Amino acid sequence: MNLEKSIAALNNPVRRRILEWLKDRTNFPPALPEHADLDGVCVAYIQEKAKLSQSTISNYMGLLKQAGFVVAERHGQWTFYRRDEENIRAFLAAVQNELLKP
Amino acid sequence: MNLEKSIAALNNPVRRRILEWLKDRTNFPPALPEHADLDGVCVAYIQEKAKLSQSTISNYMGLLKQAGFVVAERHGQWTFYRRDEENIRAFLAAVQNELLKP
DNA sequence: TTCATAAATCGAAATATCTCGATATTTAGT
DNA sequence: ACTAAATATCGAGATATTTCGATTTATGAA
Repeated sequence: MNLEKSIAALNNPVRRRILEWLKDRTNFPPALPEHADLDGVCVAYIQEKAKLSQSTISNYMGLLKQAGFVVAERHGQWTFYRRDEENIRAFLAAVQNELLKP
Repeated sequence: MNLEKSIAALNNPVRRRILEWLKDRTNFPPALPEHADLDGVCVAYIQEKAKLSQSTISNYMGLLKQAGFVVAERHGQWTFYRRDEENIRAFLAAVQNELLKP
């Protein structure tokens, strides 16, 4: 957990929105049958919803991953991203700890 | 409470450190006798501790104020800044609400 | 092995942030 | 009114972020 990187990753409205979208898989088109068991979302679906270029979204997902907000799982040619709930909670605890008086 | 501005204000290590310093008045030199009743800290004291220029710190305190993390109180030629604990808690609640799953 | 598709990386232009010194503003004291 | 001190604002150069299209890499299928 790196506060610096995490706050920087959150300092962008589209990245924050992606994190919200990822709370619920039904925010995206249904997965292909062969991916039915995964609960992540591929880059193309996120790109479509965010209406930004493929390279931008790939970059964004990399930042969110480095910040610990999402984990990536490769399956064939697809990379599936999903939230890392535990790390998200750890981040919130860290910000609280930094901001709140003892 | 403006999440956008608040996160942007936090996205800087010096500004975060200032917020931490302000948790405890004794992190700064003692106040002048005529300011003994105020629990804020003047810009010059913060500048001295942060080792950045006066204009930079004035700017930073403006950002922290706009973000709602501190309040400013003018007394004569001095501006005293202190944390706005209630707003800080409101910010933390808002980030939690945005980040945490329903 | 060749082709097509998904994603990652690269290079660059536009914009934003950081930080400074210089200047302006506000207020207190003479 | 004049001066001095504290803070705020301005203008600018350096650096970082945003976002793109083009290219590269990885994988699966013909």
